[in-house]
Amino acid sequence: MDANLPGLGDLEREVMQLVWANGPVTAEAVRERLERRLKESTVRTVLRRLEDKGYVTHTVDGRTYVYQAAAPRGRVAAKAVQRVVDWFCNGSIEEVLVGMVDASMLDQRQLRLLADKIAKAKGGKK
Amino acid sequence: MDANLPGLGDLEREVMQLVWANGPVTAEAVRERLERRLKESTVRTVLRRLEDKGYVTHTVDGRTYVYQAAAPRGRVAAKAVQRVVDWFCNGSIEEVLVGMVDASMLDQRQLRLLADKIAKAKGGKK
DNA sequence: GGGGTAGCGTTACAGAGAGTAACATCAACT
DNA sequence: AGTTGATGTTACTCTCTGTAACGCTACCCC
Repeated sequence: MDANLPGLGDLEREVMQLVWANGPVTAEAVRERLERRLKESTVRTVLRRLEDKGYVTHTVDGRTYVYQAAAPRGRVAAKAVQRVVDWFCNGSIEEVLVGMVDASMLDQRQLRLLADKIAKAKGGKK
Repeated sequence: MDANLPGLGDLEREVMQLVWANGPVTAEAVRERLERRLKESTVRTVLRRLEDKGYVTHTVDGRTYVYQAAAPRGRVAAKAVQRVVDWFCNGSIEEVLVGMVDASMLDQRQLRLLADKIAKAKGGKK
């Protein structure tokens, strides 16, 4: 677990990054952008597994599968964080946030700015 | 300073919860508190593996091992979050926090309160 | 002081998940 | 019809995790 989130391995994560970074992609496109040189079937297997896990969806273009993320990156990350929170702190997000501040991962200025930004976005949108 | 801690399995997490919840504990104590009835050797194996992973440390009392958490829960959770952030968002904590707000995991009121609390704690302390 | 007892160390084994890929297929273009 | 590009199927290997049996040793009790 921790290592890994909702069950994503290293390669799977790398692929997800590519999918998020480069809109809809084909297996071949992903393969080309990966540092490690893998066989195409390998990449396809990974994409299929990612689809099974609900991280991506595919549409068919001609006879080519085009994959795209099922959810935006931030959302997935948030979900992963939720998992962490549940695992470790019985759902107390505050405890985690405090831990983050404690570990200098973020400071109160950042929090406040964020709160403002969010408040503004919400107000402006609705 | 604990670096990158490996992930934890379900049982391992349960055990960690017990360690965090009940100060220093022996394998036997952990065993008793676990819902699933396990053999003592099983519990000891898990504790040993947790120690290998850096989550707990042990001291010897007579010939009994007494385990205790190597780091507080919030800290470990924060670290796990850091991992998530690195994995998914190239270290952009804000993106994750936005995702959390987006997913209704927390709202701007909570953030603001937290920021205040932290500011206060810091101001009062130093 | 010999045997039960409580702890620990060692070793094992099965099942799941993840990385990696070959091989079989099938539709289409030339 | 053959070649080509894509997909589906199947598989093998490693590592991690849950779960535990054994075996060894220090002690306490009779």
